[in-house]
Amino acid sequence: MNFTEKIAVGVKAAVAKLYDHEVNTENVMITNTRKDFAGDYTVVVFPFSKAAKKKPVDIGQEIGETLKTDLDIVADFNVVNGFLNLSIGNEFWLKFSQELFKVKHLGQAPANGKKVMVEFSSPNTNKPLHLGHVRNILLGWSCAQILNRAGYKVIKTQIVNDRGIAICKSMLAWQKFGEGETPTSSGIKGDFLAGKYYVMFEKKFQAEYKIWKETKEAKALLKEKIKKDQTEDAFWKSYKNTYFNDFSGLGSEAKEMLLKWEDNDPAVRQLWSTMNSWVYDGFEETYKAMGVDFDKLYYESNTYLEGKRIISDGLKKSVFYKKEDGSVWIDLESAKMDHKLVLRSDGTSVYMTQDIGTAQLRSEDYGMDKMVYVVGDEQDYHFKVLFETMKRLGAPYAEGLHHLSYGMVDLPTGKMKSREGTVVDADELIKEVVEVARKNMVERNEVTGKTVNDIEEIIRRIGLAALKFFIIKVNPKKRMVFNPNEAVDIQGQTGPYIQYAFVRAKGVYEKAIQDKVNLSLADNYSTLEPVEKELIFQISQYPALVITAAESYDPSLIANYCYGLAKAFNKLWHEVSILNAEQAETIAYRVKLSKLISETLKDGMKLLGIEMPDRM
RNA sequence: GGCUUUGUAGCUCAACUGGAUAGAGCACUUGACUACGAAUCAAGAGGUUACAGGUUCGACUCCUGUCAAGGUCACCA
Repeated sequence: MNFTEKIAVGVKAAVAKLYDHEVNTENVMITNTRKDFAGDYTVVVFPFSKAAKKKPVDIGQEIGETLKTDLDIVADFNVVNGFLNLSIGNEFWLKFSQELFKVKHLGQAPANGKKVMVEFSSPNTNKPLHLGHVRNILLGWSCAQILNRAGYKVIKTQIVNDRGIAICKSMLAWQKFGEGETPTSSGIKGDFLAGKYYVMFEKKFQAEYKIWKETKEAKALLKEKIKKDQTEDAFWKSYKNTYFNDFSGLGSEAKEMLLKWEDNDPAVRQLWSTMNSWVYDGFEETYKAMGVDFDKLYYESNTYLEGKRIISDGLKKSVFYKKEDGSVWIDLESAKMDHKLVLRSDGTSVYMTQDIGTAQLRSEDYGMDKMVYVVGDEQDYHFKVLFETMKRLGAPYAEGLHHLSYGMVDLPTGKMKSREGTVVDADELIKEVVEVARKNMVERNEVTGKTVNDIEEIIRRIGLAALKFFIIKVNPKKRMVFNPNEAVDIQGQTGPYIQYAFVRAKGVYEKAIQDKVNLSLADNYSTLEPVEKELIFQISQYPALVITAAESYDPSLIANYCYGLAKAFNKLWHEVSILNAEQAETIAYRVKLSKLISETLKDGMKLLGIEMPDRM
């Protein structure tokens, strides 16, 4: 039982004894005492004033006195307004810390026997990964690690959007204008090569559109269809899709290709698998650079038909209904949503159909209890509908479905727009942060006695830590501004700051081992400085924090925690001497404390997908 | 327009889910290294928590309204 629990029980007993009033221990409000007041924990006594019929100050005084005599851990107390500040005796902090030193893997919850699947990244195969994917990937990866630490068995997955009209566009452009270019022949990374032809299609299409706009046919159409208050430009913009479908030569070629693909045309399928394999090689490189991997991939091309079976089952059970034109819908008005199409009138599947099918497939493969989708907040409604639909279909895991929704990443100049070329590409970004880390390392020129390979790895870890921490520290649901200059900062609230604290803490421990410090003397330590107590306190919070982060699917909690812990350790470093302390038991105690801190920092950062360097 | 998310220091973010005088970092000013590594620490300045009401012992947090920014309302994904 930890201190807060003991206090809660004590307060419950005190209130019963003093005021003959029952309170639930969960309702006893206990917070950490603010720095400006004396004490460790604070009990808020306002809620008892009704039952006690006394002033909060008096209640605090009475409960405080009772706790001081009845609870051994309470050494002292003071009352400010309705706040009862309790001080825990040093001997209990010391005893508590000795227990912490013995814990094998602090923060690792015992296995709970449950499986959770985490879907993240899920790119389209027609362009490279960009900054938006980076946030997605970091969130997904981190969430997977945190759930694992919280006791779940985790399966990391993605749904690869490898089919559809967009992919056909890049295929068509390559076929028409590519002249056989390959990643090998051009030296262009596969995903960028596919992206190049996707962009090329768009350009050629726009050129074609522009010429067409000057035809008589188009001008007549404009006259007929343009709305009042609409500029010509706005009209043509809104008309683009119709043009693509009804008039465009390139458009009909692309659509024809899609039909052939669905018909399993060998030539088209061949081209498709070739170009996709280029893209996968490119993605793999990016994932590797980011330090992430997946346990299982699902491809849309394999799952897009799967949903149909479930739809027809659902039709029989009247979960869905059919309109006269043959299209299938679900009525979600009773859940305060709309009617939603789940199957087109021509019998082909839509996005929703696929997601229903994929969920089912995954359940058959893994029988997961929970499923987390890491997808941007523009799809909030889609997932609301999907989850409600799965519930009505009676999926056993329906209650465990969760959409980890996150806000878009903006640049200081505004939104990222692929058409305006303001997209920050993932590979380039990673390269850039590593370069900044290298520049800093060179300036300092401090790592010695290491091979070039070691130094390269250290630089890589520092650069990535800066980037990853900058993104992951922000609460997922908030839109965030990504300023490239700040992302590579290595001072203050940053990844490298935490790495630095880690290197210090670990370094001290290693030196102590080298110097053959007798660590068992730590048991005799009895003074305990405030900074030390603060550290013990913070470390003790870690396991509960991991659970909270898992329950709320929020890695930013871990990030902010790690920063706080690193900060507290840096403070200790400056305030007291560790290896040069006067008493042998003080040295031993602080070395043990440093070791625990380094382990906790390393573990916390690992949950964020950030690796620690040995030296910096 | 309906629904929905966000709005906190000049900038980037916190605030233990309703608790004390709203905290950090960056930038700015000042101080601390022939070192258990200064990628650090200490101090200063910086706020009507978008605005207006309400709920109560107590509101950045909950409710109502207004304003601003984003998202979404496709037989697109």
